[in-house]
Amino acid sequence: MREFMNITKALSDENRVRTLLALRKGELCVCQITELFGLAPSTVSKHLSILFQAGLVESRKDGRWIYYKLPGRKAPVVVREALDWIEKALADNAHVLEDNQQLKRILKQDPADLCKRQTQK
Amino acid sequence: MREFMNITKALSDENRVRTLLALRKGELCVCQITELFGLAPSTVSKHLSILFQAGLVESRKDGRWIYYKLPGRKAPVVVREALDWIEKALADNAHVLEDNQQLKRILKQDPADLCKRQTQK
DNA sequence: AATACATTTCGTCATTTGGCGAAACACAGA
DNA sequence: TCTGTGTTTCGCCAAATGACGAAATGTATT
Repeated sequence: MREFMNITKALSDENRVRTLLALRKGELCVCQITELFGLAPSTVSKHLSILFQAGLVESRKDGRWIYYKLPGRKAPVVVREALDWIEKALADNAHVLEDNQQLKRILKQDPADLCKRQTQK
Repeated sequence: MREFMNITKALSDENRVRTLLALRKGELCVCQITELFGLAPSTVSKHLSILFQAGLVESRKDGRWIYYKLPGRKAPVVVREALDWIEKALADNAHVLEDNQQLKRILKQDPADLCKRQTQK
């Protein structure tokens, strides 16, 4: 029950749901997600930690960079079904499509530049 | 998106999820759910209102009594899939099975008696 | 070693949430 | 129409949540 509630609580914030949808296209580092939402890096980090605790994302460390992605086939059924549910419900949502467009622009940029601009703020 | 977030926020509270699972057996009035959880009637009413706003329950008025039930076939796909997801994730959960047992005992009692005892407290 | 830098942790704050009881509401029966 | 009763609404409080910036962490790079 606690595991399930961890998932539903993780899904109860719009920015976290948008994060999961953004990750459909492939893994992202923290500063890319930060750029997408215009939030503080610490805020995004916290969101990702909550998603991670719920098992809704996996992470991979590459030097100073930490990449987050959706879990693979080995993820629990309840997690996979949650992600399927979100996908089906929101794949064609206007807000999500906007995020996709914005994400394309972000992926064209050098992540290092994104990070620098974020810490300058 | 707002519709979807209404659903996820509704599902982010354990008592509300337990309510949905309890309603699988059929419709219940407010005082029966109140008895199941040991919460104040006003609290349960608020929970049911949130579930209702999200489209996760329907209600039927019968005199002074208001019965809540899971939505029928005409419910939106996103709602039906949410309910299926919960069912599959928690149908055999220990806590939920306990609720089922407790609910059986409650259903044997006269709802009017439950209500009276609750308002006396 | 020392610096740079991506990310996380910590402390703080404003807002939201879940709980209760009292009062209001709505309906049934006397 | 008055009373009893099931439910909801309202006002309040404590706890949880989401946001930020500052400081800490850990890892290149010089």
